[in-house]
Amino acid sequence: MTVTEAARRAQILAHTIDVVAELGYAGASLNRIAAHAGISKGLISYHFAGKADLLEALVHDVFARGGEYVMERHGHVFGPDGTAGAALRAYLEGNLAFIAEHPRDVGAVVEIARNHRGADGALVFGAAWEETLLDLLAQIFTAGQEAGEFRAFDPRVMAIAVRRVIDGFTFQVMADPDLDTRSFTTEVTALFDHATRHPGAERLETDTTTAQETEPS
Amino acid sequence: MTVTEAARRAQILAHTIDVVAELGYAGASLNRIAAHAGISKGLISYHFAGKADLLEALVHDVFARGGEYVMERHGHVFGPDGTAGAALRAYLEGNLAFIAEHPRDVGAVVEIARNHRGADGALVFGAAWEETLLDLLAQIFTAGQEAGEFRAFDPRVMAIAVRRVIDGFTFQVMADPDLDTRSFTTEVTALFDHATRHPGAERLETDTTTAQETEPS
DNA sequence: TATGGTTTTGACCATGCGGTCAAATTCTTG
DNA sequence: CAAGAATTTGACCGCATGGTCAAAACCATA
Repeated sequence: MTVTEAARRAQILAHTIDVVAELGYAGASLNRIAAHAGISKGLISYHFAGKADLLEALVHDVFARGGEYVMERHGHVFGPDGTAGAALRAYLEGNLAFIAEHPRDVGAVVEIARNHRGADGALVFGAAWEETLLDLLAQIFTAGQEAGEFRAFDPRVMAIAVRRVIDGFTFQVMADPDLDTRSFTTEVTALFDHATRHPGAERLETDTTTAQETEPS
Repeated sequence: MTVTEAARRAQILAHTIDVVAELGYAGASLNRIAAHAGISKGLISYHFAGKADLLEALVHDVFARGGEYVMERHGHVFGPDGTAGAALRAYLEGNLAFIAEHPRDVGAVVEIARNHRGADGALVFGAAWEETLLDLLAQIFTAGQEAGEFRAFDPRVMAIAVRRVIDGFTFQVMADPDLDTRSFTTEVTALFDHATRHPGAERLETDTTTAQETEPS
């Protein structure tokens, strides 16, 4: 991989992100990407094996950066020492912060993940991909329940809810760049804090709770 | 509108739902829809002004049926007499039940809403459409807060979370037709019950809306 | 059965798509 | 500078798309 090739690939990926974020998956043709980057269409084929290769490289690139971002910021909380509540909060804050900083990148990834299909017609980033994300969350929830920290609920359903709210945040911040991401993050962490903990249990920060209630089975 | 025309339009809409649900927005070409319905492509153009007209008619049709379904089942809870908690529960149960009964219809609608763009490149069912849905939920939340029934939270963020979880359920039930929809619904209503109420407040114990429901097995 | 409106077909069109490739250009290096 | 490798272009291909239209088929009714 020469330095020229690496730079060109990065440039093409960046412009692909822009075009997908602006025009959606269906609007992101090789012609439009090339025009947006100021290069010829054939050059894309020279650096990528095809459109599928380009889109999948883009998804893996952004996903790797996102995972690295979250782990660098909050990785220490995910060990066996931290509480499940702290891990959940770190997961939410890390994900939402990365989206707030790179809304177009994540927006393009979500757009591709939802639409890109292989030759067999199945979504390339489908059930298996999703399962990887859900499993990590479900582990946090299961740990929190076994530690008596969380109330009884289906970890998988809660994981789905968390993922859908995170995905939804992507479109919120893309549709309204002036969105107060800090406030949104606070609201979402509070939402899932209440949703996961025992009713009446101590809240994480500023909550003044009074009554103690026995947990309904 | 002759009886022939009405029947043909309904038939075309039904087959369009099938094709969109199976092959996604990008895979739903007029040729494929016509082949799936066993008719010629020109016939679609005879009954609909164009592809955009067809897709928008489909969205409006399913949306109307869904709204009617929810209102017939749970409309009585949305008056000024019912509690906000009951209204929220009814909203969730009604939406999830309709999706569970018509997953392909709703799946097609979500697919179209997320991808269909007008000549200007903007999503046809974009911000304004979404706002209509969010406002209804936000009203429930605001009412619940003013009545002292709900804790303090941003009604809009909570509305977004509810909508995203409902949308997510569509894909869950499409991906896995054997999904236990009743269990999923119970989990989701409990999730948002805990998320909205004051910590330590009494939970809803009995189902207020599904007493006369008949469960076919 | 003859008439006239309704419905349906299938061929056809312009357009844009992803992909290919020989030729031209630029870069590296001896 | 010269030669070969790496990079880039732009024309071209086959194909699928959404859309149009004259002709054919169908159907109700006088």
